[in-house]
Amino acid sequence: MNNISKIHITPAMEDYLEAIYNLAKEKRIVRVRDIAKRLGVKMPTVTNMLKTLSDKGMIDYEKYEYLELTGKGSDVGSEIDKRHQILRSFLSDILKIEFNQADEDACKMEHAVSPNTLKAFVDFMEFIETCPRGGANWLDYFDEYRVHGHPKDKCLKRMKQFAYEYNEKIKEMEKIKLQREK
Amino acid sequence: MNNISKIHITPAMEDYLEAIYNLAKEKRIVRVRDIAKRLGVKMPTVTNMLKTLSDKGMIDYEKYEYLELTGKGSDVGSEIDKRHQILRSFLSDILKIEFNQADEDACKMEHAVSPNTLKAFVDFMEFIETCPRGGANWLDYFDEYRVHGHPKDKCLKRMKQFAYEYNEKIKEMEKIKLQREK
DNA sequence: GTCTAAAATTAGAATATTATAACTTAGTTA
DNA sequence: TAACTAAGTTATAATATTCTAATTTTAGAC
Repeated sequence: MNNISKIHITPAMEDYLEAIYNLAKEKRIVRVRDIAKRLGVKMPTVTNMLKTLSDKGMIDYEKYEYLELTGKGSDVGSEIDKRHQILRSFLSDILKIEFNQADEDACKMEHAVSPNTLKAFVDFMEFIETCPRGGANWLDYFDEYRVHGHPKDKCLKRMKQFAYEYNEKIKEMEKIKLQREK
Repeated sequence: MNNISKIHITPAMEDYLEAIYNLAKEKRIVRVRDIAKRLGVKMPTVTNMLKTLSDKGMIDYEKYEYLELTGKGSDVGSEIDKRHQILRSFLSDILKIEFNQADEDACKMEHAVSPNTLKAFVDFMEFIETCPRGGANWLDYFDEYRVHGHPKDKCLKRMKQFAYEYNEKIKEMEKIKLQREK
């Protein structure tokens, strides 16, 4: 049980910690059976990994007894779960990938993305949502674009509609600004 | 050399095929030394993998001789390279991740993303570029957003500027439409 | 043409993840 | 409480990827 074995967490270990983290939220107790089912592996594989995770101080675990995440293990589990949710949200809400596919891809991507990049995903989603030129309605057109491109007439009609709304928004903001300045 | 060994390509194998594919474009011959250097592994590891890839019909390779990708191997190599470039472009051009970090993350993500999702990345980048409400100038503001949010005064000023340009664009499109209808 | 250094390979081993088969423990039911 | 079943574990093995050390081959220098 040297230093390296303590700190080096592989993608597989991350998957187990994420699964345990989520199962612990869902059920009173976390069972080997449930972990195996969730990750699509056999029970002995789980027992094996529990030994490894225990050695690394990620879980408290005595054989045949219930298992629990340690502080460290819980930190890793929740971090991976956070990544998973962010990436799935991006794929699902922005790229409009079907939910199950988005979930599956997010599950693999969560091990590939650096903290910096993850932050950028979050910021970008916020930016789209909050930018006056973006917004949910803008994103709706992405779906259509994938099928029809920018259909000339429809696009022009919508541009006019947006131009109107946008000008109203500007007027409102100016009014507020003037009131602030008084 | 059964059927399974022929069709099952792991992420590591994909990395080797991508590296070989790119080295073949860059140099007259592809050497074990260069593959090792590019992937950050030792030469015996490469020799090992070459054996595997040869068994799977991905490369033509006789020991101590020059190696070449087969048709199949070249297909996989170029597909992975394409994924790499698309993902790096998204991270770099859209999310504004620093190039080296973007490249590193793309290298891991390229094995995680389904063909469907990859296509959605491409479409989304096109959509942003070509949508009248999007465009390069819009994306520029993402950088600023990450530091300052939407700075009220600057944002209003830019909204006015954009509203003007947008209206001009609409006028132009209408003119073209009328001419078409004549 | 011989020699030497670089390149490549082989042999053998370590780590990580998974599986099957056989065994043990725990909990439930009759 | 005896016995059955489900859950969990151990032992053992396979696959994949990597390494170091030792050996072989190739190719260029002299």
